[in-house]
Amino acid sequence: MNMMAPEEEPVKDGLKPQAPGLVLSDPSPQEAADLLREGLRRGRFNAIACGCTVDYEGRSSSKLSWGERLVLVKRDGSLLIHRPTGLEPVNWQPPGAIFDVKVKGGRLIVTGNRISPRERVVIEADRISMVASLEMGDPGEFSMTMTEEELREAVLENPSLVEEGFKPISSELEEPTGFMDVVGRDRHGRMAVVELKRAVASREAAHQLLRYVEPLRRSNKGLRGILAAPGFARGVKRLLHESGLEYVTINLAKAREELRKARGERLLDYVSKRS
Amino acid sequence: MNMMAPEEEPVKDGLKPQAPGLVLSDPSPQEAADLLREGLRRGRFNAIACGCTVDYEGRSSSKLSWGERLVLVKRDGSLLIHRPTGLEPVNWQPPGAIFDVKVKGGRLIVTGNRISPRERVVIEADRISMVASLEMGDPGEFSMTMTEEELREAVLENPSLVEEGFKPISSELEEPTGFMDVVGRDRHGRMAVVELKRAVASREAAHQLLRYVEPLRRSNKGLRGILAAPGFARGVKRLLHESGLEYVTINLAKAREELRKARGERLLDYVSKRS
DNA sequence: TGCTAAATCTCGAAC
DNA sequence: GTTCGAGGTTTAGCA
Repeated sequence: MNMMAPEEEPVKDGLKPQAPGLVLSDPSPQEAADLLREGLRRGRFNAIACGCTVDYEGRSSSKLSWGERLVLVKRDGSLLIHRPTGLEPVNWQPPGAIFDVKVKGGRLIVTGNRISPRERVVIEADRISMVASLEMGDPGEFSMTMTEEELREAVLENPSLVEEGFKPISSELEEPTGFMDVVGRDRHGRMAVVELKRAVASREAAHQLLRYVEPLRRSNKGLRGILAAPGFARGVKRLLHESGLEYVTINLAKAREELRKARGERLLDYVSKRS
Repeated sequence: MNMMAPEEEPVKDGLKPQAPGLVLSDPSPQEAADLLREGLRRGRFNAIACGCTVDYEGRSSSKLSWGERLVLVKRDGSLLIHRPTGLEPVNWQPPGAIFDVKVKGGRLIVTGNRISPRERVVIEADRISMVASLEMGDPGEFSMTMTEEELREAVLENPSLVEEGFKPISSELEEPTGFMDVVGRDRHGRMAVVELKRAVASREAAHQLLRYVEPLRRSNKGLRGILAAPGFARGVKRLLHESGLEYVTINLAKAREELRKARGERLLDYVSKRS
């Protein structure tokens, strides 16, 4: 078995303060268990490469027979088990799991327990090829653009993205049938419900709009329903037409530009007020 | 920098056949790049613990400022970037990405490119604390029980789970409005469309059922629509009633038992035929 | 805690 | 390739 500590020589005493993390290659199950336990205690990011079986019991139940995987155990109680291919973990546990680590019959056994819903993942590992227990600090900020929420903002900033003369009244309005993205009046004063999609709109999107519009039409015969998206799956335009609904093709690049412009103006406004 | 090879001594010649994988601690960006490139060439499972920034451009676009993360690069072109907490990767690339690995300005730069949709993830890493490039074989079989598909099987095996006297006619029947889980006749010969949910049924599930049933009612006035689920969100039962639909509370444990029994019988049947 | 709807959803299956 | 629906979906937001 090999043992390494980044930035310094191998540390035998796992309890030595401020150890920046450890990596063991080909550890015994006991050594792996000790390092994982210490890592959990210290709030480290732990990774175990091993041959293992995995059992899950909870919302569903699953069995995974023996194979080599990478197991990730995070300090917030997240667990991920990754096979050598595929984006998605084959088994997992969302944050909040409580872990039990033990050695039994020469195997490393890691159990992740969660309540609400009650569920459990049991990993039985032999042939552990690596255990890493790493101190990780991540102060980084994550920002994303052109979510549906930003598309909604863009429409509120420049309603002509939907239609010339469209005037939004409210957004995210709740009705018994659900939340409507944008509600407003067209240039003729007719009410319109707009459902926004940031990607190609499917049949389901059309039905989503219909379920908002239909009940409201009982009291408002002239209510328009508009599905606004950069594109439409085959048959969706026809489906909309049959339901008395409409579609608008949204120019995403233009929406992005509108949003950028509006934010720029607000920033300039803010700066001029302060200067 | 330390260097290790599980099962054998450190291998300097990265091209040596059948190297079972390598782990580097505190490598230079160049060493990390070399090992990652070799790992990709050899179809290994690669993991990099590093301080990095991440940019994404594609279906959306995102920026992640500097922090310490674990980057996973799989042989099928999957990429995952995990922060120290949270179940979901902060950035990723589904299978099929083509990777470019280089060193520039003292940094390790890993780019994952995908076509259809066109998207790109760029990782710029400094302070690399670990790179692991691991041979992994995973012949394991994964099986899961009590998916919606199995619930459907259970209902087909024992239709009384839905209603006494219910006789299924077809399942997964496609209509212009979508796929209906189960269609059959009740004890009085009335047609019924059954929508199954393996978890608490939401408003959306009720509307999903309605969109199958409503068009069919034009030609079949007496058509019943039944939402069958282990539970129902607040207001869903009322919504169903208002739409002329019905609900049935499914006993999941009983469904599981029915399925187990039916499969057992088929197995016995199979065995008796062979003996 | 329950519920709604988005997501760079992913994944598999069918057409 | 497109479309559709399930998922142990997860996650954020809100009552």
